[in-house]
Parts: sequence; structure tokens; C-alpha cells
Amino acid sequence: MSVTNLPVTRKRPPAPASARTLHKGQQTRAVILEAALGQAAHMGLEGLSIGALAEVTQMSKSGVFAHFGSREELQIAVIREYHARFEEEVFFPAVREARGLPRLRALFERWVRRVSVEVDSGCIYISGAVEFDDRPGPVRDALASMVRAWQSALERAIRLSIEAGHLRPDTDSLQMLFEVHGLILALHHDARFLRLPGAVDRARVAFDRIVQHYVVADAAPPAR
Amino acid sequence: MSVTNLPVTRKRPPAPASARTLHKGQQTRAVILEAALGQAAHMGLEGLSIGALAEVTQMSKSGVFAHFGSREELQIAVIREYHARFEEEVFFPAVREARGLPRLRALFERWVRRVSVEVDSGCIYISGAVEFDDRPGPVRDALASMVRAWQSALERAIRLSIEAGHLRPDTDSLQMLFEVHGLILALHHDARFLRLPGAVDRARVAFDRIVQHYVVADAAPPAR
DNA sequence: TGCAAAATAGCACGATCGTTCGTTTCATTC
DNA sequence: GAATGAAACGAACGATCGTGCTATTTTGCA
Repeated sequence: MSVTNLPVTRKRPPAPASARTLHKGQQTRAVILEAALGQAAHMGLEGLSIGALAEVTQMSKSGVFAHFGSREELQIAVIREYHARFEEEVFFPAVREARGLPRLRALFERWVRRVSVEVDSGCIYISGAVEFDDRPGPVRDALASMVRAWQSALERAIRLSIEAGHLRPDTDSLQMLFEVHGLILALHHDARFLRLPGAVDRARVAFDRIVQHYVVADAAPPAR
Repeated sequence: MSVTNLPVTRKRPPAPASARTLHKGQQTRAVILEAALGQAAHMGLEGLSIGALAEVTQMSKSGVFAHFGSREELQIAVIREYHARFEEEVFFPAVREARGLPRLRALFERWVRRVSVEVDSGCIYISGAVEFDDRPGPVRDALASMVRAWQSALERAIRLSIEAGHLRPDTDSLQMLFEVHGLILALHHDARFLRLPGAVDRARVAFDRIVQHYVVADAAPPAR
């Protein structure tokens, strides 16, 4: 059970030789990935540098390099790791809430919290989207897959809210998704770039307003 | 009359020697800047490369370099040029509309059009905000100045709409600005990165909803 | 037309980048 | 404890980057 069934093409297939213990390789690979995640959060995926990574992890450049085979593979590995953590921190806990509005609210709240924590570290989904918005290739593809997966998970939650009768039946789920996503992007922008205080509250207020609009059958928007 | 009175510290002080004619230097400088603007729109401000710029303009690297003195100065020059064009294309025409809602609508509409045109070229305000969100220095400062200038111009338009009686007197102008800005960011993200069609319309629809909320004294949001 | 100044070219530097290759160290299993 | 394969190292490569020099060309004005 994951955010989506992606064409993940997992490496590390059948546990090399012995089965249980985490072999040295994967262990240091995890260490490198941890450092890479931090570096990418600060400098972006394009800011990932094998040399800098080697310094941080006290390894040789070639030692780091060997674990991924290329810089691109490293970037993709970082994206996948980020995705996994995002799932763990935002999606899985929220999906335990009752389906419908409670779950949708939980998804948004955890998303907001994640982004506002990331004020000091940066969201790879957001920075990556800007860095790779016209740079085709496997990195962009991987990133787009993850973002789309998350977006459609959110849209599913919206649709469930409609089915549950919590939102108006004529709710345009993609439209609502668009608006909610905008709040997160504005939050990220104002808090992280402009360093404005109070952006988190603005996002929450706006979210409540959006929900309120789609939940109440208020004055039908007159054809204007 | 400009979006704001920035600490612009304009170079090119008192017209070097003769007054009128555009001297060769400024002329080729303009050519370089044009190319740089294109390059930055595609690859971001960090993707600006003096070497690549020299190739495009058929000049030597040092020839290009001499016009700006440093890469940082080049980046700042690009930001200022982008700002000037943004003003020209979005702000000035819209500010000729009647103050209040008409002007606010014009500002948004032109902003949307600009961003959707930039689907093929990228908005430097947005990409720059991500690239420099934790990279202090003069480039970030210049960029933040411009963005803040534009934001406060928008907020001013909102406040004028309140004073004109077009929006509810208890409208939180910064909150409204936050929401509207989010729409632009979502538009940029969906159209440019995810290549989703229809994002422009979603932004327009959402904007109308926001305006409608602040203009009508609908059911006062119950203390929830 | 000639001369000073501005604009551009040419070249090299040091740094950093991703990557390759051969060797050495280490961990694991017999 | 020796053998085997994985893991890490060290050094070098070619490329690209921004930048600093010194010539050379071009421009604008007397």
C-alpha cells in the first residue's frame, strides 16, 4: 500500500547472497543518501555535488560515486528517498483518519507542517519542479511521477469526501486540488524566500475557506 | 512612477560624454542582456553562463564579462531588466484601469497571461525565489526587493478596492494577496512542470471565487 | 584625418565538476 | 586462517566555469 503503484524499477533485487543483515554497502549507501538529502534540500537537486558529498561523509569521491554509478542515478535515488519519507510523514498517518473531510484535513495539516518545518531545509518537490521544468530526462520523469502520485492521492481524498457526502456533489476535485496546492506553494514562497511570519496561519485560514466553499451549498455562484 | 521606489543604485550614471546617441557599449550590453534574459528564463539565474552567453552573442567570453564585471552583477542586471519588463507588461497597463476592482482584476489577468506565456520560458521571480531561498547575498537581496515591490503594489491595489467600497471593509489585504499569489504559483507549477492543460482557467475561476468571497457579505464565517 | 578612449579579443590561471581505471583494503565464507 | 568478492581509495582525465591580464581593434570626437 503506497501512494501509488509507480513504475519504480527497484534496484537491490533478491538480497545478494546472505539474507538478513544489512551488508556494509547498503549501509554506507544509506549514509550517503542521508547526506545527499540534506544537501539537495538546501542547494536543490542540481546543487548535488559528489565531491561535497564525499567531504561530508569522509569518503573519497570515487567511493561515493561507485554507489550510484552516475550523478543522475544519485539524483533519482534522492528523489525516491524523499518520496518515501514524505509518504511516511504525511500520507500514511493521515490515511488512518476516517475517510472524507477528516482525512483530507489531516493530509493538508501534515503537509503544511512538513513544509513549514522545511523552511530551514527546502521541499524537493517544489524546488525540483522549478529546476527541471524544462529539462527533460530521467530525473524530471522520476520527479514528475512522484509529484503526480502525491497529487492524485490528494485528489482521491477529495473525491472520497464527495462520495461521503462531506463535500458538494458538484465539486470539481481537480479545481479544489489546484487551489489547495497553491496555498502550499504560497506558504513555501512566503515563509522560505521572503521569510514572512504568519504564512502558516494564512495557509490554514485559506484552506478552511476553500473547504467551507465546497461543503456548504451557499448562494449558487450567479452566472457572472 | 514605478512599482516602488527601490534602492536601485542605478549604474550608468551621468551619460558618459556625449549625451544622446546610444554608444556602442550600451548597445551590445543590451544585446547581451537580451540573451541573458532568455537563458535565465530557461535555466534559471544559476544557469547563467558567461561562456554560453558569449557563444550566443558571437563574442569572446572576456568581451561579455567586461560589461558586467562579475557574474553576480550580470545576474542582478538580469533581474532588474526582468523587473522593468514585468512592470511594462503587467503593471503599467493595468494601473490605467479605474482604481478598485477593475484595476485589481486587470493586474491579475495580465499577471496570468504573462505566466502562461512564460510556460515556454519561465518566470524569473518564481524560479529565482526557489534558487536563492537560502543563498544569502546581493542577488537574493535584489530579487527579494523586486518581488516585494510587486507584492506590495498588488496589496495596494487590494487596499484601494477596499477604500473604494468594492471589497468588504474587514478584508485582510495580506491574506487575499497570499491566496491570489498561490494561484499564480499553482498555475506556473501545473502548466510548466506538469504540463497540465486548463491550468489557466483554473486560476481564473479560483480568482473569481476569491474576489466573490471578499466582495459579498455572505454568511459571516462562523467561529469554528 | 588623427588621437585618445572605449570596446573587444586572446590567452592563461586555478578551481570544480563528473567520470574512469587500477589498486588496495575490508568483510564474508569456506 | 586462507581465499574470494565487494567496497573504498587515489590519482588522473577532460571539460567547463569565472576571472585576471595584456594586446588589439573599434569607436567617437577634435
